[in-house]
Amino acid sequence: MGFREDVKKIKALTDENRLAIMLALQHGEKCGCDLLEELNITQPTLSHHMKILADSGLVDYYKEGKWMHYSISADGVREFRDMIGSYARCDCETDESVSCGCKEKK
Amino acid sequence: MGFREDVKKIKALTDENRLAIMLALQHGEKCGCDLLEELNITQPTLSHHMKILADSGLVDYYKEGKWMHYSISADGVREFRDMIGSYARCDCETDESVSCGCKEKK
DNA sequence: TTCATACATTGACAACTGTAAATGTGTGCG
DNA sequence: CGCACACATTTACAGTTGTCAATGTATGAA
Repeated sequence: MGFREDVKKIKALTDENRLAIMLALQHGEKCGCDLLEELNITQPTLSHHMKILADSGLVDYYKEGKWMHYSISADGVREFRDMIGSYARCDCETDESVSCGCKEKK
Repeated sequence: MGFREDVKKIKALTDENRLAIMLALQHGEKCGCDLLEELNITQPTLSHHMKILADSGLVDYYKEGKWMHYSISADGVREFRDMIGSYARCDCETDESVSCGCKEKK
């Protein structure tokens, strides 16, 4: 099963700084130095977090001169939410819920 | 900001066994001993994971005799996905995307 | 070329996480 | 009662993660 890759993607959002970065990017792209000013972390730490977010597919980036420009990936976000939805879901309404057979065991 | 609590909830899904548990519960409730048979982990480890899933709100449970019955929480799932959506989203389509002011810096 | 800026990489360390063995708690049966 | 079962808790440990200091790389300006 491909749980390992999904776990890796979900881990992209399990850090307070990375959540703050996602919010900071929601209204358009920003460069690293801008993010650095908002985030009370050092530059190597930001670089570390941006790599994780980029690897997850949630964040796009391109280099222009000295600057890295980061932005939310609309496709990445869509795939991410679909993936989350495949685990965080239940058939309580659609199917008739099946209860386990503990009581019937002897 | 309440990032810490959100991080804690998202962490509920950052483990391969917990993802497998979520899938195993998608068609109805199961007791611990049923999950234990599907999951190649020891009983203390399962207990550990179920506590994390229950704390996150994604999984409901009740005790009946010796058995614990676990099931997906429809409300928990809805809140979880809304929370994820507040971070994994972008205004690329709705707003006009704003680019950062790096180039204008001297 | 020399220097400053923006960012990446490396190394080290404390904190956290998943795991299982050992043990504890509660339930029901004979 | 005594025993077996289902599950929780404690403890210990290896592996992972977030962090920063130090250092490296690439770009552009003087």
